[in-house]
Amino acid sequence: MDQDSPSYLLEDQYGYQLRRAVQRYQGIFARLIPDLTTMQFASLVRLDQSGAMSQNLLGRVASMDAATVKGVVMRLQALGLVRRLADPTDKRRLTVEITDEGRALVRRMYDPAVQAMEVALAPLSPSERVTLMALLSRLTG
Amino acid sequence: MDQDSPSYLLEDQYGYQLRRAVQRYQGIFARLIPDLTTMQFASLVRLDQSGAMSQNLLGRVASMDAATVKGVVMRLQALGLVRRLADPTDKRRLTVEITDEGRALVRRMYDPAVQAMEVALAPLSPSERVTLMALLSRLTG
DNA sequence: AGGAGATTGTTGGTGCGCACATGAATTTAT
DNA sequence: ATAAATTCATGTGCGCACCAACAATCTCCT
Repeated sequence: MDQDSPSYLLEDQYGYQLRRAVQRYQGIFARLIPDLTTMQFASLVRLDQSGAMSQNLLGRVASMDAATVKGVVMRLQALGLVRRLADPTDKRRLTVEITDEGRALVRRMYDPAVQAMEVALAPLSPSERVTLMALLSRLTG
Repeated sequence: MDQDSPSYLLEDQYGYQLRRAVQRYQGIFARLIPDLTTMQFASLVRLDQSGAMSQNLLGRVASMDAATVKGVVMRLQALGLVRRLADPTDKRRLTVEITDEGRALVRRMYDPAVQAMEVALAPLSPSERVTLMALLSRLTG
């Protein structure tokens, strides 16, 4: 059944290594910031820094599908961290706004979030980290 | 509400870029290999190259949680690509074995899987790709 | 031998993530 | 101004991902 040296090696696959890196990062983030998921945090960051916006736009700026963003926003609303308001100028739109509680929470979490990144990137030297981030940015351009 | 230049930039965050890279890769993979998910493919690769193994071990070598691997294996079984057999020496264990059909399918998909990686890494030069893979490997140890 | 502790697999619950379909509202193009 | 195309939000269905709890089984240690 086995092959002596398979020409296709899972370990050499970009997708496989990417997935493992994400798993590791998410674990670190969850340990440092148990109250929010990475997506909830990213959404709050956008709403804190760019102000209220439509649910759809929030999805785009936080890299979430329209169906996904709905779930994230609903859970954030249940936590009292965002509000959902009707848009008077466009009846299709649903404006999402961060609450004071949400703003206070996300701002307390900026430092831990940076720390999560540092822990995740700890195996790399500073210059390697810069290289990695630059390469990833090129890929997600 | 807005800040002129927030000190915390989502785009500079490792986790955010990683997630975007995974999203992009999964999309490319799904387009090139519509019949299998990345996890189903990874599981079949392991079973093809290392032979039958317990469900639990399969999860470990393919980087899946025990609860996750069950779902993946059940769906592969429903597709007729793997079999689940009782282990005579250990009544807890459930041996997972690839079927002939599964083997034939995964071997047809090695090339498309390599192509998915190449498409995903197309924005980088060959040496940059090597660098990225080396850095990711260091992170996932 | 026998009991503590570990391993294997399962279940239930929560949270992304995407494809597809739908309906309402808005924009555009004729 | 009306029809066509687009946008926004929602719903459903499927698939991963992880946690916590659990029962059955196995190992190891005294």
